[in-house]
Amino acid sequence: MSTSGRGLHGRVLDTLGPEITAGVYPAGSVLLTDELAQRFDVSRSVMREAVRVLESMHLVASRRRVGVTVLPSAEWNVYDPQVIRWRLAGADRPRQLRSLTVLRSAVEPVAAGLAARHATAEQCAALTECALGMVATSRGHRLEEYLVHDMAFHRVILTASGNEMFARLGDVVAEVLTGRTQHEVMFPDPDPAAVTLHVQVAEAVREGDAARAEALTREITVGALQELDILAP
Amino acid sequence: MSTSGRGLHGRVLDTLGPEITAGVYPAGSVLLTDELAQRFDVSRSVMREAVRVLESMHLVASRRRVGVTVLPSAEWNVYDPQVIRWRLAGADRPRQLRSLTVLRSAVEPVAAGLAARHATAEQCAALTECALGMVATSRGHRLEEYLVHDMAFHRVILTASGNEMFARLGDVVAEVLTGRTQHEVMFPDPDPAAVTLHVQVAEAVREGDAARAEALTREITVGALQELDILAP
DNA sequence: TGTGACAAATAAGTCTGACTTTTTGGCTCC
DNA sequence: GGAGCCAAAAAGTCAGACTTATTTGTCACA
Repeated sequence: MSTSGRGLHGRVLDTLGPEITAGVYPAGSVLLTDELAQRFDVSRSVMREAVRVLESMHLVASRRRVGVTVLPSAEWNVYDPQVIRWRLAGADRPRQLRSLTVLRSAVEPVAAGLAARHATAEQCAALTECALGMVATSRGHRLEEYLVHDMAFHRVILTASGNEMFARLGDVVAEVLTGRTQHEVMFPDPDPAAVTLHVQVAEAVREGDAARAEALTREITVGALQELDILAP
Repeated sequence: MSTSGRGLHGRVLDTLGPEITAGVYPAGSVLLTDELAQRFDVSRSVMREAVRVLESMHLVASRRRVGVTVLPSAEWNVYDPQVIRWRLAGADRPRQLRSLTVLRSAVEPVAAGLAARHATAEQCAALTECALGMVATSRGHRLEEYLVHDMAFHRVILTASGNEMFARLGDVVAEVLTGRTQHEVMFPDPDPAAVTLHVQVAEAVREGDAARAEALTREITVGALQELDILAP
């Protein structure tokens, strides 16, 4: 489950990536390839490969005669799963979770509406199964098992939408849900109303009722926003 | 405006990236670093750097004794601006524009609602300016100028939302709008109703009316979906 | 004094060749 | 026919020399 353990350059990224995203080197800081290679005790070839990856994430820019410059966070590829993981592991994890939850609240209802139109029979079955699993594990301090079904549910919705951009957010949603269960303060048992909503969404998708699926999912995400105290006055 | 002209490895990516995203090498195809280096007439070091970048985009996976394997498109980092550009330049540009337009339709209304709450005075002014610019260029076959204001408008909305994930979609939306003006069939003048909606969104944001800003923006994105014949029966 | 061109320093970029490591596929041997 | 061993293959790593572009500083000239 680690990030990119393969290869020496991966090891370098495992520590340099989190450092940069955590703001250890403020925007504009200049790093030197040779110094970094010394610090991590790797050859320049390996160090250069690592820098190339950071560059493709727009975390740094490499310029001749200057060095490797750290870019302002506004330039970062914040949709890169690796960057997301690095940031979630860092200090501004709460802030990151909020951003991602807002994104969820925008995307998931629309995805559910599309899923109601495009979902295959297998996907409908999987959805119902997930919902039932959530019901079954919603009582008795079985949060870990509940989480598995919850993540699977949302992943199926995003996949069944038929939109590849939505589908790729499955990992992000899973990360958010995991973060909520682990880190955030949560009741020993999930909110019964939320469980019911999931069952109803599965119903609506099965019946092809796009408007209802969208509205119900919007209720779910509103709940998620409220948990993080993100709501309109 | 090119992609990554800097460096030899960038040149390699400029042709290898589009080839992979265009499906020239089907998922599972195996490429050999040495052969690629020969083909592009670069050293192995440079070729390795290029492969590392492709790897970080999850376009390929490099394994010892096997080679560089092309991954199925479901694994690609489709939110990477570079990947988006490559795919938009390729054969399935229409499909890509549809995916992105659907994403827009999900994100922009929510972003507009947030902008109504968080927009600064400067951002409100910029928004009004953009809207006025759109009105001024909405007649007389001035699509190029209109497009500039249109792109700026949506970028301000996304930025003013205060959510970094939304803000980073500014480039994507700009790409979609450009694509619509250039490639797709469009009337010589933009739809007057759409122009009015933009002005009203600017108003709503200025007045802090989140619900109205969201609803109006939803109308705009519904229009965008209809242009591409994406609509519910 | 300011401005231009030129020269030197610097750090990334590139190439080459040798070596290491891991994985796989086949082969032998039981 | 299966377990284990061996060799080939390809990526991975390293070290060193060289190239190129960019910046900075200096010096001469207006």
